[in-house]
Amino acid sequence: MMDERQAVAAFAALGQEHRLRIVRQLVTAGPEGMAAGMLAEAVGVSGTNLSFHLKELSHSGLVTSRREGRSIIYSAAYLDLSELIQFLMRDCCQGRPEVCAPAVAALSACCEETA
Amino acid sequence: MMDERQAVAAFAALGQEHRLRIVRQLVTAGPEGMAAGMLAEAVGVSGTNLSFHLKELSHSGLVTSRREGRSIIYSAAYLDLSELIQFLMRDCCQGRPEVCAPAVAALSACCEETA
DNA sequence: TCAATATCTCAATCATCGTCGAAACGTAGA
DNA sequence: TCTACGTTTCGACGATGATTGAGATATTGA
Repeated sequence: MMDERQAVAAFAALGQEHRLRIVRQLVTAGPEGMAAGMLAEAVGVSGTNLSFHLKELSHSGLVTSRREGRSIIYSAAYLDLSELIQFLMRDCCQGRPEVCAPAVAALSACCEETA
Repeated sequence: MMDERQAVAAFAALGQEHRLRIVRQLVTAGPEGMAAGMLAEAVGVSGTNLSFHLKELSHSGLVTSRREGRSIIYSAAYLDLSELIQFLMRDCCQGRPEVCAPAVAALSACCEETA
């Protein structure tokens, strides 16, 4: 279960243009992930800079990495992302589901839009 | 619909201990919101500091305010929060709902835990 | 109008973050 | 082992952010 410190770190990591692009790119890429080099091109940052941001994101638990040959493949940490969302909305709306129903609907729709 | 700039601003706003506490406090408080003074006490910051953070949060669209007598009442912007979540998870997992099902389940559960 | 309460603005200070270039590291193939 | 490739580490600089205290603004009740 996510605690406040982790959540702050995760949100701070997402609160930066390039890092948010990186995470969204990886979320879109699916569980297989992407190599660092392709990510740098897709996001539009230098290799050095990407490395810095990926380190930050790894440390926040939002992305994971594995080596494949001479490339390093990064993927979105879907489970941690969902825990982050849950942390933010926990105990919401004082038992009035209609208040946060839009959030539930928005997230439910995310997997169907691409189908 | 939320764009990248807004999302970055919103996540950056949440990526700070006191601001995250403020938003979570307001999310828990429900649609009626809380007065600034009670928020300061609940979150544990000085009035000056709270004002600075609330301004930041208002500017990011995560909270709204209204005057009531000599108090100013702040509330969570539930709709903007849901759009933020949707922005992060848009086009996720390449059509494999099982990947982000945990996120959907986590958010759906948020309104039932307090019941 | 006066005093009291609630909240905000302003200016200054200190710490942290993002970016870059150069160099180092690990891996693959000849 | 040597070279090429992909990625990361290091040191430095400039920019942005958090916090504080004092003063300003707005509202209420006497």
